[in-house]
Amino acid sequence: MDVGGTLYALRTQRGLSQRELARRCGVANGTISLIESNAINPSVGLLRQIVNALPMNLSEFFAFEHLEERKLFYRASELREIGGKGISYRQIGTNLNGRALQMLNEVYAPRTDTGKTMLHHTGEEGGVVISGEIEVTVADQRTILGPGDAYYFDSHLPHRFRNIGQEPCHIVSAATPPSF
Amino acid sequence: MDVGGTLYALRTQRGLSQRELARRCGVANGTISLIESNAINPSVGLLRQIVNALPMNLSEFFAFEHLEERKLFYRASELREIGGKGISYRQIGTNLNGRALQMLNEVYAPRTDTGKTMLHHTGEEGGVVISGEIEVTVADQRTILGPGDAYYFDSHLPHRFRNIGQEPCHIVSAATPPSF
DNA sequence: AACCCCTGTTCATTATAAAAAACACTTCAA
DNA sequence: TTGAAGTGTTTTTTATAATGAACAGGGGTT
Repeated sequence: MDVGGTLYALRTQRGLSQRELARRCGVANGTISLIESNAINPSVGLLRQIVNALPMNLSEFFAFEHLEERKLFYRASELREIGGKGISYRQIGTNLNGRALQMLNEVYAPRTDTGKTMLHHTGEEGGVVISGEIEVTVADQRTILGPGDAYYFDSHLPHRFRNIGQEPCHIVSAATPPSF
Repeated sequence: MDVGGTLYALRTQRGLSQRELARRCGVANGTISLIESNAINPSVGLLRQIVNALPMNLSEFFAFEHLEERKLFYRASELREIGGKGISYRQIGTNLNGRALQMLNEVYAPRTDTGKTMLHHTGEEGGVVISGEIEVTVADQRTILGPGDAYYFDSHLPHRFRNIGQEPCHIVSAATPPSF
């Protein structure tokens, strides 16, 4: 169900960059990127070429994919990074297709912000601040949350998170259904 | 190395026609044909869709592919039919990629013929007539072979096989390297 | 024979994958 | 601070997969 996530997990497990893997299997690095983000549906021949460079065969690759689907426990290093630009979102599980829940281990670097244009999507979300402080705006309400504080709201409401402090802010959050 | 042959083996093993399989997985029947003849390199998603209808998962599919590569023994029903039009060529092994030899169990129906335009390709070939009679033409030589008789020639020479009798003609042949 | 239903193959069109290059960003060293 | 080398992403073009329809043959009925 998730060729991209599986490839990502296996590649990073081996400490390879997309370009390094691309070089080893003779595939364009952009193609690896597109496959990992599930933006394209690679051919069997191409996937075989890539997977062989891990090195691994296709049977093992798809067996691993099934293992991932039934995975229960995750080491800190296995959480999938889906953030960027000073905001780290480390997701529990690489493939959330068909799952009800998306859990994130979030770290906002000082002075980072989810953006002036408010976020909104279907579902509900909640979280607990572990350390640091975060300014949370939801619709017409705004507050600053510190360690132990929490939030919970309908994701339809426009929302924004901003770390206006000097320390990184660490939050553990959950959303249903997964939104990206 | 041989997605097409593997799919063919699994499909026929289950007694399914290409169209029946196509119907079950929602894929065009022509696509199944092209995949089995290795004329196209299917996407992972499409192969998954097809393989699931067997039913089977991709890990099992590719594990089977590896088994096939190491297969030593073949039941009569497992020989792959690559002939047509009254001439049956039943090949030993579905995937001859990288193999040195192509062995065929051939049956020429009465009045069948490899064609007026002579065959020629690289390699050498030989065979033994098991039953029936066959007219064999190689370059400027022609003869009729019966049970126990045999032939061996360089495949570059133009050649033609013709069953001019009333009975089916059964031949066991070998060619190196495999030519199709 | 004429028809129907099945088989697998082939072709023209459309959709999409793959490559190559440009892009945006980070890190490190000069 | 500037440049070089690394990261992953995105875009444009080209190649190719996938579809749907047409094709050609096989087997059985009427």
